[in-house]
Parts: sequence; structure tokens; C-alpha cells
Amino acid sequence: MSNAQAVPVPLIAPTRRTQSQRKEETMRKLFDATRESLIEVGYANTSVSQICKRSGVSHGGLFRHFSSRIDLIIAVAQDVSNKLIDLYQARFEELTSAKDPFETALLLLRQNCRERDNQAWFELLVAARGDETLQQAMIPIWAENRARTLEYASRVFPDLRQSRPDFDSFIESIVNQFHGEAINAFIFSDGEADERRLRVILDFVRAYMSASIKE
Amino acid sequence: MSNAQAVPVPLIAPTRRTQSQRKEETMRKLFDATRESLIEVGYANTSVSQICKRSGVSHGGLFRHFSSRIDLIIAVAQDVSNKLIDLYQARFEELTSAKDPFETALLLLRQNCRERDNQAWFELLVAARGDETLQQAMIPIWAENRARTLEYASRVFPDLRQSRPDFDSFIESIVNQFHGEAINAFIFSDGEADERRLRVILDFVRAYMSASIKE
DNA sequence: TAATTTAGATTGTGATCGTTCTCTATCTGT
DNA sequence: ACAGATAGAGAACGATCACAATCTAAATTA
Repeated sequence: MSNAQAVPVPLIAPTRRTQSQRKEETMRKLFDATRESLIEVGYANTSVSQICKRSGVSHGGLFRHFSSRIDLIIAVAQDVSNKLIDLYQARFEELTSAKDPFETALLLLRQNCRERDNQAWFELLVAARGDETLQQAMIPIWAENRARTLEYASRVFPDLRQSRPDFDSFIESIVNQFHGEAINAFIFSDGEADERRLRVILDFVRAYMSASIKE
Repeated sequence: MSNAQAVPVPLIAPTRRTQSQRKEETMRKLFDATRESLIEVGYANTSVSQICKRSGVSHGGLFRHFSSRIDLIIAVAQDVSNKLIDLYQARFEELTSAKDPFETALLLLRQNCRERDNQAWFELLVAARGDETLQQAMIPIWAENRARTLEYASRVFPDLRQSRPDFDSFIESIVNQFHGEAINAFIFSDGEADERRLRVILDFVRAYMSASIKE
């Protein structure tokens, strides 16, 4: 006992944080763990225990901040949507200075739809069918996601958006195509077939553009 | 007790059936109940109890014919795929005598993607990500579904298929678009926006056709 | 018709589900 | 420094999960 208590500094750093810091940090852990769980094991296997195990947060910790599992899921849906929108924005902002904006835009759009977080997004879209509460909560989140996507697209091609009343439908049909491709990729992905389809769609885009110039 | 046993005919018809008839009938009940459950309450809620309740078959009856829940799910996946393919075929066979085959084909294709069974199909596609066994089983089923779809499309437009090497990619990109539309419809459906997109795609199809004639 | 096999119903089992409860640790206002 | 409030840990709850074991009904074979 000669040198005991000589240095009272605890080995585990106390890391003094405010209550709101503590709260936000564990909520962030829960968000990340839930999103990862949705991506890796799917909605059906994203249980409370699964989330707690991945986040390192206890059941008690989880239910302090969320009154139910579905409440957390909904919060994660909003978070995932925000992340995806931010990615859209960041990439499309770069795009304004691209050489071949049409092809580059198409590639970036596809890249976004193949994003890791997009898998969580699809899990939530499909799961919403089976859960009335989730579905109701998803409607505004989904609407915002859709609107912001169109917003950035029209920011890249302002003239086109001006001259063509069907511009939004045009963009959405392309996005839908990549979404369908992403769903099928859940089962099997054929890179070459993807490339061939991209060329077909690029023809489609160019035809749409040239038709616009004609008018 | 005067007239008791006078007529030994049981009130509940005995309906004498062979063993294989009995077997097939309950398996059909299980298939239908599972498909309906997938559509109505989603994959996450399609439990063994749920299936038994809907089909009127007991747990014991279910596990006599399927060694596990996932075995039944896989069999249902094959069944749903077959139903969808049969629908494709039936509708496209009618199509060969249509006036405006392009627009009619597009409408029928969209109709197929909006089919009730297609919701079960998407549930299975997405759920397969979270279940290695299901995913492995889905690969050949999915591949067959994809191949047969292309087969019927090329049967309707044999000349186009001949002259254009990218015909398959062309068809698949359109199918993908409708699939993406169907996924979004899980949350919210905007009929007018769907119509506007259909017109855009119809322009796309016509452009593809006229480009073909040019060559 | 008797023996055997197959179909199907019922009940039970251990694991896991979402949620609640109790208790301790940490932070905040005084 | 002390009291009150908030954050988080962990055990326990009833319900439900996939599945197994046991048993009865029906069809087949002899």
C-alpha cells in the first residue's frame, strides 16, 4: 500500500460532457447502428437487441430517447434521407463545371442510387407497406427527398427546366430506372448489362436534349 | 331416437381425395396464404403463425411439407414468379394484334409491374438481402423471370430485336423504370405524375423506334 | 378388412421479441 | 457541496417466434 492512491487520476478518462452532448452522442450511435443494421441484415432482423449490440447502448438507454422501436426507425429514416440529399447536393454542385454534363450527370445519378445508404432507404420504403405508423411517417420524408432531388437537377440544367414542361417527369423516369436497377441488384448484379443500359439511357437523354433544341 | 342413424350420410361431406390431392390442396392453401401475407403485412410480419391463421392449416401441417419457414418462402417465391411470368405471357400474346403496339405494350408492361403479386415479389427481393439462404435461392428464380420477360418482349417485336443489338437493354431499362415507380408507390402514388412520366417514356420508345428505321 | 403409410392437428419448448421497471452514474442549478 | 434532474445500465416481463414431439384421421396396400 506504499504507493496506493498516490495518483488519484482515474485510468478511464471521465470525459466531462454536458447532458445534451451525452444525449446527442448516444442518439448518433443509435442512428448509425440502426442504419448499418438495416443495410447489413435488413429490416426484418433489425431488432432492438440488434441495435443495442451494434451501438453499445443498453435497452434502457435506447428507450430513454425513443418511446418505441418504430420511433427510432422513423428518426433514422429522416436521417438517412438527409444524408442522401446532402450527397445529391454535394455531387451536383461539382457537376456545374463538368465537360460533358449529360453523361456526367447520369453517372453521378447512378452512383447516388447505388449508394450504401440507399439500401437502407429501400428497406424502409418496402417495410413501410407493412407498418401503418411507419408509412404515415415516411410520406413527408419521401416527398421532401423527391422534391430536393428535382431541385438539384433543375439547378444543373436551368435552361432545360425552363423550356420543357415535362422536365421533372423526365428526371424522375431516369431516377426510377436506377432505383429499379438497384432493387434487382439486391439479388444479382451484371455490370456489363448495367453499362449497356446506361448507353441506352444516354441515347434517351441526348434525344430529349436535341428535341429541346429543335423547338 | 326414432329416426336416428336412418341416414348415415355425414353432414360434413367426407370429400374423398387421394393423398397427393390432399397434399397439393394444403400446399396451395399455404402458398396463397403466404403470398397474401407478404402483400398485406409484409415480409417482417409473415410469420408461421400468420401463415397458418390465414391458410387454416396447422403448424404441424405446414412443417410436414416444408422443413422450415424459409423453405416455404422460397417455394412461394418460385410460385409468385411463375404467376407473374404467366401474366406477362397472357397479356403479350393478346398484344400481337393491337393497333398501336408501342403504346399498348408500354401500358401492359406498366400494368404488370403494378400487379398485386409484384408487391410480394419486391418483398422477397428486398428480404433476400438479409437472408443468405433466401438470396441464393432467389438467384435462379430471378434470372428465369428476367429471361422470360425479355423472351416475350422480343416475341412481340421480332424485327426490332433482330435489328437492334441493344434491344434487351432497351426493354430492361423500361421495366426498371416501372419497378422504381412501383417501389415509390409503396409510400405514395401520384396518378398524374405517373401519366406524365408515361408520356416521356413513350417519346423515348418512339425515338428508339424511329432511330431503328433510319438505319 | 387389417396393416401400413401418409396427412394433418395439437401441444410443448427454448429463444427472442418489444417494452417496462428498477437502480446507478453523471450532470446542473443553487 | 448538496439537491434535483437527466442519462444510461441491466434485469425481468409477457407475448410471440420458429420449430419439435406427439397424437389422431385418412388414404393406400395387402
